[in-house]
Amino acid sequence: MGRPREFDMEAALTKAMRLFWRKGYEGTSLSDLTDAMGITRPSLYAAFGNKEELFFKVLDRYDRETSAFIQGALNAPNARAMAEGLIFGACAFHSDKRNPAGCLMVHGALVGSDESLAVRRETSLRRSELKGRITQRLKQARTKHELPQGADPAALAGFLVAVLRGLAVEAASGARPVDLKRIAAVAMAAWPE
Amino acid sequence: MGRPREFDMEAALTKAMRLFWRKGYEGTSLSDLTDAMGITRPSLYAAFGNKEELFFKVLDRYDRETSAFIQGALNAPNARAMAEGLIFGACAFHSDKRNPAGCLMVHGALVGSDESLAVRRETSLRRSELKGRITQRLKQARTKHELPQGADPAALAGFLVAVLRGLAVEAASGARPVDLKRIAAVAMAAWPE
DNA sequence: CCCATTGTGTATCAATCGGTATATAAGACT
DNA sequence: AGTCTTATATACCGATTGATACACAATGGG
Repeated sequence: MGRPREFDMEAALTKAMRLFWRKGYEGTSLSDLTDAMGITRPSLYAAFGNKEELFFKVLDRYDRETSAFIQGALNAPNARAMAEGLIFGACAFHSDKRNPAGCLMVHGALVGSDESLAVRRETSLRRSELKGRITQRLKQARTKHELPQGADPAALAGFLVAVLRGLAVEAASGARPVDLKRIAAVAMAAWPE
Repeated sequence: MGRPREFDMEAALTKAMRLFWRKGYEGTSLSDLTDAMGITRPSLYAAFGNKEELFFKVLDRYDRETSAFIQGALNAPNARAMAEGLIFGACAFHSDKRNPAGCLMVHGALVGSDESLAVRRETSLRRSELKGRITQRLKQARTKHELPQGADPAALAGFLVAVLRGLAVEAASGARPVDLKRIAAVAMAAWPE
């Protein structure tokens, strides 16, 4: 019951995501958001809570956006294929011209004023969760002898995410697809065996 | 002539640098700055121009801060020593508890509102300048046969700065010194020869 | 039809943003 | 001393920040 919502929440969320992705959490104002989403301020607050809650919903939306290539990489048949899937998948992701430059999870809220602490902690948490999932995958890879006995899953996972962050920063700085692929190719030379 | 300045410009600039370093350009307000620098708003504007000019002067100050280990690395006797100097130098830099977390040149102004475009372009420019210097160093390294003939100086330089950016993001996320060093060690495994 | 419920639009809130006008204070120079 | 120049301090500017009060519109249930 009640008056039906006149806008598409998912479409509005996508608009918000692209804006946060481009300008970051604090660089995006409510006026920016309502303009892009095509709704009024009260509608935004009624539908999404407030700016912070909207950003959290956007993070979920972003996770759905990126889960395809990340989940695909984690399901790769062996450790090297997983590493390649992650790194070259990130290259393709950052080379897709339909996407804003860089990675929302990296520069969406990396630093900022004290008011945005909760937002920074959330993105930081999600970044470390990705590292954790990669670490777990590499641990089981070692038991399956997909990795040399001396290889350190945590160290390799740390390196992988560091390269992903580096690719994201370079992409946000306007790196071309070929630049990203070159970085990826050199990085893969570090992979054991 | 005229009334003498009552504060130490260099000390005030250092305070400003540490604040921008921690909160980023747009995350740092003028009130934050004047509070930390211990001066009033008109004094700040008389001495440094405006927020944007102050940030540019802070970037110069930051370059002086980081030039030690970077210049040292670029002057290393061979290409591998340069790479190690850069990567492990960055680890040490980010592990120094006297420094704010992360890298001002990376997260000081990576994204933001349209008003800060000039600031983002400047940090982006300085980042690419570093890559250029590394590339030049690697080109002369190849002529001196410090690198295999097949090695690509531009690709290696791109990889190096990507790892530096990755280390910066991880450091900004609270990575411990040992985490950074592990990333560095794996990265160096990608180095040719 | 009438009412309860919920979304929308206007107009506005206090707080903060970067930036200054104005007056005064403190030194150097003649 | 008197004057010129520059720094400091107070108080303020218009604009924008995130967030709402209020009135009204649109639906479903009785």
